[in-house]
Amino acid sequence: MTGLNEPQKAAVAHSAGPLLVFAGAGSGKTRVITYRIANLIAEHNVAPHRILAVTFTNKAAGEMRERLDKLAGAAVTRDLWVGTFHAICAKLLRRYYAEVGLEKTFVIYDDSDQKAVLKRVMRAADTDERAYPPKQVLGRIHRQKRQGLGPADVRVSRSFDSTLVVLYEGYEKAMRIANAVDFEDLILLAVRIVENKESAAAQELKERFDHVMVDEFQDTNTIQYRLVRALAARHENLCVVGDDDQSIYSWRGANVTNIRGFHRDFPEAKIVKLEQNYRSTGNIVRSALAVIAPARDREPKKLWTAQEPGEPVHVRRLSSERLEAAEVLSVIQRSLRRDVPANEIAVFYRIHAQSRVLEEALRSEGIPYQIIGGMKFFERAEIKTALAYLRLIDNPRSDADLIRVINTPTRGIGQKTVERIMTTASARSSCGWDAIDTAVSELGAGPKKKVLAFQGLIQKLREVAERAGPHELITEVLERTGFRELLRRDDSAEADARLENLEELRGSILEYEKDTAEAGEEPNLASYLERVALVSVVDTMDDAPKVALMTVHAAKGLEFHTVCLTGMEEEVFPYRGIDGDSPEELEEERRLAYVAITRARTELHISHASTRMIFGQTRYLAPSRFLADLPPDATEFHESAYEFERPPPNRNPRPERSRYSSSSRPEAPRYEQSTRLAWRSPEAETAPTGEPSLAEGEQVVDYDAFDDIPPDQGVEIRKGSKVMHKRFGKGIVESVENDGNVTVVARFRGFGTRKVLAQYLSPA
DNA sequence: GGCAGCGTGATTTTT
DNA sequence: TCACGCTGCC
Repeated sequence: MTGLNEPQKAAVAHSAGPLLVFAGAGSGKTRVITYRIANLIAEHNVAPHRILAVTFTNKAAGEMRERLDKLAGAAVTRDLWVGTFHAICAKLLRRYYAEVGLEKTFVIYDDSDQKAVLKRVMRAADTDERAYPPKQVLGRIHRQKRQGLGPADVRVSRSFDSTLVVLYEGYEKAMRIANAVDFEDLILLAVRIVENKESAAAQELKERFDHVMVDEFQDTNTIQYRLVRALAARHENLCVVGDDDQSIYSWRGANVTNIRGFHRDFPEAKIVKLEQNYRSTGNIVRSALAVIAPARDREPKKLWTAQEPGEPVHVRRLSSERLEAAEVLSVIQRSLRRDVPANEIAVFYRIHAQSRVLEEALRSEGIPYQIIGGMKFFERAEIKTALAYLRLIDNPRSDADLIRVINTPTRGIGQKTVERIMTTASARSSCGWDAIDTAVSELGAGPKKKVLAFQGLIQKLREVAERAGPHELITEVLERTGFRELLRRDDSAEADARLENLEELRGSILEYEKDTAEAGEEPNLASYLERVALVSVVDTMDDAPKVALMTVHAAKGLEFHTVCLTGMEEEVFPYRGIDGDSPEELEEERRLAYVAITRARTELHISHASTRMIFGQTRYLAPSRFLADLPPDATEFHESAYEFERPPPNRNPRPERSRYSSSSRPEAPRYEQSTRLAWRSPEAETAPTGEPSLAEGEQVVDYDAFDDIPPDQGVEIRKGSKVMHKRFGKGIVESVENDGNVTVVARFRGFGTRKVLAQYLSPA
């Protein structure tokens, strides 16, 4: 236990009874967990296969296993149960499927599959999709599941009316017929098994684990917590690790009270707080603290660091998102010049839509990068189709897959025919596949022949699957179905890309086979499909020297030498949805900002653009309220891109930085301050617009790609500015006010003088 | 039955 | 801005 601080030691040494570890950002959490597991095995003779460790992503699971391999040896750690909630539950269900009415070959449906299922149910029930948008319906159903409520347990309320109950029932029925589960089912069904008092399986499961550990505990939801408690009930050796300040998934059901109220459920629990940050410089830690400090209801913690203050946190204001991208580019180039490896540099944004400009900027300079998340590989149409064949082969009951492939590539089986099959199926409460023989008798000779040919094709492929491994199977599938041929004949660039993607899919299968071989397991189709279904965004991140672009959510648990945090504007971060945001949501945005800041080890560059193109419209955006919370003496504010290129690095702080700080009226709402400060920028009116002065040897960023937008022009709103309003059209600003929100009085032709919110204006 | 074009609509964060 | 769905046409 050398090299651990006192609280870390305490957490590692604790070997019996409940334990709650509050692990501040960068406080060596993973280290503590791995040491603790190693310690249990080595010092307390706990058998590895009796330890369950739940992580947040597969990547985290893999890293934990790797570290443990080094600590205790692969032979020892091989039997450990390490994985995400979903992966662990899937594993349990592959074993106890019969307990909950599944077949062993059940498939996991992703969002689009689920939506397809629900839409069919809705159409059958004649439900108006406008009154009940499928996406929302699905969301509500999931919420019920996360509370552990099946269709029969739901209490009808305003947010869940009787129509929804009917749809929930139909959805569940369809999923079971298809022998399919959704993500929530994985957890819910596992809970059902463990909580079933009569079943032998439950007894077995409760006995199974001597120790249960949960990482990122602040992001567990109600049903996950229930599962963990049930699994740990017998031995009560439950160790949960997390940080309520980093709870950023409440929108998908995460319940912070799990961690904040842990002590109520386990009064005898030992509580350890890890508060020393080993990751970041002093300035970064102080900035993070300053941003999280105003949060309500947080468990008191004092994150500190022994490290030097380091470079100040840079905050830059740019006039547009394109200039922001150019700025990010120059920061990255500077870091690269200083030999920071590209994979130690990350660019964060609040929403994926922001990635595009950044990506273009990086590409224009040939900087290697990878985007984490966004449109995922496995969601591409050709990949989904190929996988659908595999899934149908493995699980013929999977209706969503049957419908997807029955006429892809086109084999003359039209919608009418498919409908016929599916109505026959639902009349008999069976799946489409089983209904084919009956349905076919009602079809004309032509369609009948085609459907039977398809049936024969799948049967043949099923025979292949029985004797061949997954990679052979995919080759056969692509050939025999004519899918590859279809793409080959099409000589468009698109088709080429699709063929390449299919090759990549084959590559992923080969990789899977290699992995299983290394783990000493048999590769099989079902486990490959499961793995594909449960990959998380960060799992796809590769270690190559590439700059990483990702959302802040995806960044949780990661760290980088240099971090560029972009889009720090009101509306964007904190993100404002359609119906404004509740205080709770705002709190979560604050925690999200805290997560973002604490990812940086050495350099943190925050930027905000005063205009940004959002959904095809250029809008004025005020700086994020979170910027006003940054400690003035740990941060350095830059007005424009050119400033940054000006040496020396440690010149005196510029006086105008106080514009951002909340010094004048501490009791005033921060939002008001930060917006007012930004919008009444005195410099803006007097700012020199000439060429920036450069010191010798200083490189100017290449703005070629951006030269249609001159820097620092047409950005400020002030008297005389020409603006555009969606309804009123062109107008001239008469005055700008700030009473919480920035409002503008402007004269519009045909509408006269109107007072409007600045956020609804764009430059004209 | 299939395709192309158009218009519409909406547009976080993800296992 | 873009993705999707619908409609109308071949």
